[in-house]
Amino acid sequence: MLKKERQAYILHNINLHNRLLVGDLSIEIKVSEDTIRRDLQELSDHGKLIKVHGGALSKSFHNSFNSASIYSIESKKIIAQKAASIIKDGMFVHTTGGTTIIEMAKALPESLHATFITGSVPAAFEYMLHPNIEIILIGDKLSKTSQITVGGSAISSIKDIRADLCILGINAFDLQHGLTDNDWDIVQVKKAMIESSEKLVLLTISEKLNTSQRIRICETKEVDILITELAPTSDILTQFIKEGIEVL
Amino acid sequence: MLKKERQAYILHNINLHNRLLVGDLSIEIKVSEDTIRRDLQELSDHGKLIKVHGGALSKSFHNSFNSASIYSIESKKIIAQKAASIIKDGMFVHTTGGTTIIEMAKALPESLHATFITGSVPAAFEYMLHPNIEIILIGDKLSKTSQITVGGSAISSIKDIRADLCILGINAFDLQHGLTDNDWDIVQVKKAMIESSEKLVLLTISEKLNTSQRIRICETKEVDILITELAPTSDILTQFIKEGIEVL
DNA sequence: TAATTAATTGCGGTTTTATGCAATATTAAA
DNA sequence: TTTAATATTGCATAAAACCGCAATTAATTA
Repeated sequence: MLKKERQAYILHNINLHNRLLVGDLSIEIKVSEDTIRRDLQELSDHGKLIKVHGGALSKSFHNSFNSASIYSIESKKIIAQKAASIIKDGMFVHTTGGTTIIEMAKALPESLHATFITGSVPAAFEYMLHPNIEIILIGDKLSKTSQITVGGSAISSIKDIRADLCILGINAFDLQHGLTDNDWDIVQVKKAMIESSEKLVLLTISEKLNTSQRIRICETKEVDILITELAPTSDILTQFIKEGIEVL
Repeated sequence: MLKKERQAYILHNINLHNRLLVGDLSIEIKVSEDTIRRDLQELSDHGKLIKVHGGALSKSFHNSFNSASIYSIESKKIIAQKAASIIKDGMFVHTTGGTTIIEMAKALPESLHATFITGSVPAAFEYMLHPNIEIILIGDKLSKTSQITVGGSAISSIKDIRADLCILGINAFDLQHGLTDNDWDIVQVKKAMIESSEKLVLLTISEKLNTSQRIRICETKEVDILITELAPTSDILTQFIKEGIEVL
């Protein structure tokens, strides 16, 4: 049994029974207790479970100290944290499915009661792990490159749902060209999402700012909030603030 | 064996068994372990699999331990193989998203060109890993317990698509009560899938045969093909053959 | 086609990782 | 407090991964 498999088995087990004993597990999968302990240590370091004397406990029991924010050095995690903070109970939120959005989904607090609308399979997967989030899946033909549904049916479904926020992980944004992308189908979907939402929120790492691509999604003035890994006081961001965009 | 062939072989293998060991594979296809490692590195770089110490794991690995207990997983793989064999190029196939279906998705040959229609997030995930499969995702409210979309909109979308096969992973089936289940929403979805397909195929481990639950999905005579882990000559299956069901 | 270039592969030596064992320290329960 | 169970630590060993190199093979170009 490979180490990763063993750890997956441990996680599965602990999510099922909420607790486990080192001794039991050692016999069950025929490795020394030391190895189990080391696995538990590692999983605990990654915040997947709580290690205690004699075994481990599921995180869902003791989730008071959610380690998510402690370790978030990485840009996307910073963005995710900021984005998660603007979503309030009861909101309806349109989202796409880029890596930044996935990070955001992971960063959502367990207490949040909200409804997410998405055509992205990996995003739906993340949302499903949260206890209090309702998910509306947008159906249509699934684009394999982007792992999101695209097409007329998807667009009309999106337009049926009036949301509070539209949170987009983006590819390119500058003042002159506005929000742009390079995939026609995705652009159509994003346009529909923007249309049927009150506020438009962009998530992006700063290096995508001041770049542009071929197809326009919307103009600069339609953007309400811009979230990057940088502090709002950062030089690159002042131009956007001048245009009336709220920068977090 | 050429590099491309070898890598294709590796991918096929890993999608089938979820895991592989460098040593095993080295012996199996008679190249050095270094070569295997380099292949795995490359495939890992392209996101086709997850490389770990000692071997590699399938990308869909995190689902593999989730609900299937180890003992029935072998049965499900046998079922998956048989099911995969009845799907031909060009077919449209309605599927649900149980563990058996997931196994089937993993067992589909890379060469298969077909279109799968599903409201299941994990199933969609699996289908996405295959190069030649088109996916139509059924949208609606996502049920967290079953990880599948349910509701009126899902049902009407399903009815819009006339398929060749409807492949259901099932909960209970006996001659007297027919096909039954215990979740109202899921039953409605399955009914719609059956209605809009030419043939109805059931996948199940044999222990679910001759059991029944509260809500009827369809009658015995509507079932075309039954697939279990047992040989078609097995005693338990003769009763179904007598009813005119094709048993694989 | 021949010659050159690039890619692929296997091998030896080195480094890293995984794991078990034993000695010691810590914890928790009687 | 005493005692039995559990953790920690350092160490040994085997397996696996990595690195550079040379031999081979495939692809490109003259």
